[in-house]
Amino acid sequence: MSARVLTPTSYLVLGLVHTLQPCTSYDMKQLVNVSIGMFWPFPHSQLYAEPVRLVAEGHLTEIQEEGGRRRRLYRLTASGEEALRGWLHATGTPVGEVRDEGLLKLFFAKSGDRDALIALAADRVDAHGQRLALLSSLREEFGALGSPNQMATIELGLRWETTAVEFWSDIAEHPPV
Amino acid sequence: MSARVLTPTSYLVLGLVHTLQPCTSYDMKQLVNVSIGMFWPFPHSQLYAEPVRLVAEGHLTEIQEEGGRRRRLYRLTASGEEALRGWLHATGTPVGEVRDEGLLKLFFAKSGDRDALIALAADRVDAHGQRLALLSSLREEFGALGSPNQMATIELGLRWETTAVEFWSDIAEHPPV
DNA sequence: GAAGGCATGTAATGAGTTACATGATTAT
DNA sequence: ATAATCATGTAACTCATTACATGCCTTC
Repeated sequence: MSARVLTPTSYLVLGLVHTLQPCTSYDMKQLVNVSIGMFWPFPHSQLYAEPVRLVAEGHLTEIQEEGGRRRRLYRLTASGEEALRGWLHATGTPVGEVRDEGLLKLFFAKSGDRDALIALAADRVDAHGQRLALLSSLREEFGALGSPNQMATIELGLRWETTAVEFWSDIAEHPPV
Repeated sequence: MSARVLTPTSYLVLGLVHTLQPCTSYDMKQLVNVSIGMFWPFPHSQLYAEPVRLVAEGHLTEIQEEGGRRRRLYRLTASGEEALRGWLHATGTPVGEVRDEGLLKLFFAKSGDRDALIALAADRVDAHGQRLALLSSLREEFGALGSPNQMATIELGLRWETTAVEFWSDIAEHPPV
């Protein structure tokens, strides 16, 4: 038997289907791209591959349209709902990972190369500033739609980007070394 | 020919070897675990696998000890130094990814289930609070060692965790919905 | 009815993850 | 000397990533 351990991608898909059902992989992609995918990118190929596994495991049902694009419409099964609910209620969720190349570069920035460090900081302020603007406009544009919790997700992103901009500005102004 | 595109893991190893050389994979692991690995975990198996590739590509040299543990000692080649330098100076570094299951859970928290949301927020405050404490003690313990830039890395982590604690505390106190 | 982009997928590859395994050192 | 833990790796497997491919649908 040896059931697979569900991955974050699994729960993403379960949650998306719960929200959107009945829905296609493309529907999921649309929602992801303007929300959680801003912070945690899930390539669309995963949103096609993962449901196949979840159907095999009995967490989703799939109905393929007869004509036209023959799209696959997914729905949650009772088992899928239970898996989602169990995950949502579980405590002890690990702290998230921050995979930031800028952080890596900072870590290895040569001590003493002040100019390189300042250039790096300027680059980061720029990048995080752009992201901040993007999130703000997202909030304006979709503020009405989207559940309060989904908006809260964007809010955390805004705070994170704000923190990053402040941090890198500090570095630019008072470079260590 | 078709040279592989170096990954973040590649640059991590190049940077670590630059800092520590001559060094073993275990040396790299030690440093990673108390620094960058706090935010961006790199399993030790990668720190053994990646240098093998980098040696094959001419970015590192490997010398294996004769006796004892027959450890492999790595050093940067000129090519490796250049790759590292090029990466450090490149602009347009993408914004980092935040892979946070707590964020996913928030996104899918059922609208209306106030209790579940509060429980989630409490769990997150706890987890991020612990991480915050860990980073603080790290700063105390290794504050003297470590380059200023490496300490700055920890500093960004502290700010990020502080932001997270504030955010989730707000959620707990004023849950949306 | 032609063009372009939207929508829906598949394939190949390499990397990441987890688990396992074992030899060397250190402590008692 | 023995146990315990540190140190060093390997193996199997899955997943993520990138690129490609193509059909549908709209619009003009």
